[in-house]
Amino acid sequence: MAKKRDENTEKQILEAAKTIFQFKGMDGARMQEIANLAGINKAMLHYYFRSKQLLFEAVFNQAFSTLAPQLNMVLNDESSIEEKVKNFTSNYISFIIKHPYLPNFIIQELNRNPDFIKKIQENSALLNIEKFKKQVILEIKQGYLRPIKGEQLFINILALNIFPFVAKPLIKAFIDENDQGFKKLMEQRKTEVSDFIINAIKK
Amino acid sequence: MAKKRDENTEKQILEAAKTIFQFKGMDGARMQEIANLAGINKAMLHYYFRSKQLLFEAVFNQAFSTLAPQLNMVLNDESSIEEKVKNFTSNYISFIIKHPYLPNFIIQELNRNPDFIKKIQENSALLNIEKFKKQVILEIKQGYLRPIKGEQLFINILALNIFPFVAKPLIKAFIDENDQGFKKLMEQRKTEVSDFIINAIKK
DNA sequence: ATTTAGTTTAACCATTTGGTTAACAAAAAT
DNA sequence: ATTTTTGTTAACCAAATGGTTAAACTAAAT
Repeated sequence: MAKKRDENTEKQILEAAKTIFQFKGMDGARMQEIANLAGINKAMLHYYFRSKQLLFEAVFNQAFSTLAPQLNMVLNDESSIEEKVKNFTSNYISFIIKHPYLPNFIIQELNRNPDFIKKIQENSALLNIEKFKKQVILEIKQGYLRPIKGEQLFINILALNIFPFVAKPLIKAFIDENDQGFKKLMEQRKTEVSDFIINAIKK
Repeated sequence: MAKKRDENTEKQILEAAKTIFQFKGMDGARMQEIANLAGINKAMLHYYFRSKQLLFEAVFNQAFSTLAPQLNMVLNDESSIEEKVKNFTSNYISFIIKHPYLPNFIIQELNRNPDFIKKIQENSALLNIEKFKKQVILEIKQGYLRPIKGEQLFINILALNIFPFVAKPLIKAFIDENDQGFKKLMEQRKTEVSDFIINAIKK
């Protein structure tokens, strides 16, 4: 054999590709730029990942499998709706502050190529809100919650948590804050958002 | 003079460019594709708009000036917060159903190039929420509303209204609806979202 | 020591892409 | 009628880009 297949190189490529793809998207990213950032020859990218498309998919799948479990937390968990809202909001915002690029990248690329979602749904059989919907119906019947459709509540939870990070430049323009001010606002949202949701739905 | 500067051609170019840019973004769009869709020669694009960048900016500015007044409605209007929420939600969702591409396009391109916002802020001096913030403070003092920061309320209103359209493919994957089902959900949100917000903030 | 097989690089290639040019067509000004 | 200006096109161009190739390199197996 030869120089044991250097896993380090592959990781460096993935890391560089992640950075470039997340900032520039599939169309805006350049293979040369990724190679430069990884500190290697451009041919290596093809040696390890065959094509730009395959390299991109590797990055995208990795990004999605980082995000998906966060979202599924709300759906398949035994706690009450109120607890779910509180935990999810706090956890998710902390998570995004660590990975501020993620939601935007995923949403952007899903819009560019909606077929991606099919491949994903085949791999991970877990994007399903049936359980959550049943739980909402039950808690309404029990008199804990105001009437609301599970889908709508789920959309609202995602919206309130994810949107500010996706629309960051737009919001910064309105709010007229620098990065520090924006970050503070987001920190505040860890409790702010869950209170908002609880007030909206609790009887 | 010559064949009267055919305003029709310019409009056809802008129309085609709008379509292509909105679906593929600045990086994914091809001048040839725009020319084909407009039914003209590629050189014409440069004759009318000089460069891809300038053509893109024309499209982007037009898109932004379509969206901005919708957003400013919440900020500079004499009605109460509750009325604003109701009007804005209903109007805005109707608006987006007519222009489903808009918010995503704008958010995507603002993320790609945050400097755009500067040019915009110079042109239209209206992205300012000071008035809205004061109104929120007043209505809280008057006992109409639960305590909440104006910025956070504004973000929440935007999030609940805009996010579903931006994250459409993601949401469709979770909700497991076809386009019809998605549209129905959005129609429902015209009243659903404002009730949700009112419940959350009203004392 | 030599073979073997995976790793890495520089140079190269075909295609795509934004943009230009020069010639032509048509309408307005003279 | 003819000149002039504007609109339009086909052909062209240089640069960028994703991808390939063939040779060099490295380390383990023989």
